Amino acid sequence: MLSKTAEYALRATIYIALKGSEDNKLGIEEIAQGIDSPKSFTAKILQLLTQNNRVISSVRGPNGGFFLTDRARKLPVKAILEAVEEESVITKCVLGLKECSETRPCPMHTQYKAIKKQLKQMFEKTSIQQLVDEFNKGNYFIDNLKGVRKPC
Amino acid sequence: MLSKTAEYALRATIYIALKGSEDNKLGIEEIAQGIDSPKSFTAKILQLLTQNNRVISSVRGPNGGFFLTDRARKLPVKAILEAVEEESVITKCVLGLKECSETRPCPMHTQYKAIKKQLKQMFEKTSIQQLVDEFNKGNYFIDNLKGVRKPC
DNA sequence: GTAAAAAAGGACACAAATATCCTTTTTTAA
DNA sequence: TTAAAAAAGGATATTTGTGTCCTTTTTTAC
Ligand code: FES
Ligand code: FES
Repeated sequence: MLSKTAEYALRATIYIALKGSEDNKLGIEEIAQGIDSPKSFTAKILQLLTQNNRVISSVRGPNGGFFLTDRARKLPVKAILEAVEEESVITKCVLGLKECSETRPCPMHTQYKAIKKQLKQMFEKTSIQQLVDEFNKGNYFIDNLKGVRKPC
Repeated sequence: MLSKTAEYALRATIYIALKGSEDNKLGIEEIAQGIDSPKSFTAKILQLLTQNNRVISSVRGPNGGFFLTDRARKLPVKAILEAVEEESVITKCVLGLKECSETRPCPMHTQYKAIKKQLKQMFEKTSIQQLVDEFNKGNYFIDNLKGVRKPC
């Protein structure tokens, strides 16, 4: 569905929104650990998310790090996908035709259209803050279980 | 959403089901042209689809080619995804956690679960024949428009 | 049985995605 | 004003996905 880049972007942003604030900025080390992602690769992705006044804010130097402004918390999840250029998932033809088109549809178009619409809505109508709220209800996770997992 | 491999697999299978039959087998040349895909790469993908008595049947030699049995036409679209090992799209966590789990859900799980269920149903409940029927209603396509396209 | 047609298979080439490492710049605190 | 901390940036490595090409095997028609 999504690339690793997009997945890390989503998890990292949620993590920063969850644990960080303007006066408790988070370092890349902590973020990568918190979401089980490769540190340097995640750093690159955070660069995309901070560029052009986008989703994440950052400050260099001691006590620096990443955080989200209140404005950013209200952004839709889609803004994260846009920052890493991964919006195609909500626009592409499921069979890979050059364009998904109402006038030149593939045989799965009618069925897939409805699903795509919901996907689109999920990413557009859900704000980052809503995910934080959902997480804070308890028993939600954005990292992988550490250690050995019992086979079910 | 899907890999090129899966997209070509779906389009090729639909094309073969549409245009071919046991006594009108299709060659790789025609198939690749019919769905706008790279010929040799598509050939490799068709190998996956013919192995282990799966979705597509093939015969070598003169008058050989690819076709679908009546049995195969009744298979769900999901069988194509299985053949190219691309089922993960209907099982993965949208945030890329190792597993999508009801007991260890990510903050998007509740919303995404409903969408994933529909995706799953689409692939499981739709047969290859149904796509052929849909196509035969007219004004459906599995190839890309040739030549210059007027900008809208 | 020989030649041609067609898929199957193997090896390789290229590109994109993922990941790591090292240097540079900015900022703060002492 | 200097040292340390932290992100930004650049270069490169690794892996995976995509794509091509050539040889081999199977099958058919003559
Ligand atoms: S044309 Fe294929 S999904 Fe719309
Ligand atoms: S746990 Fe993330 S989608 Fe189910």
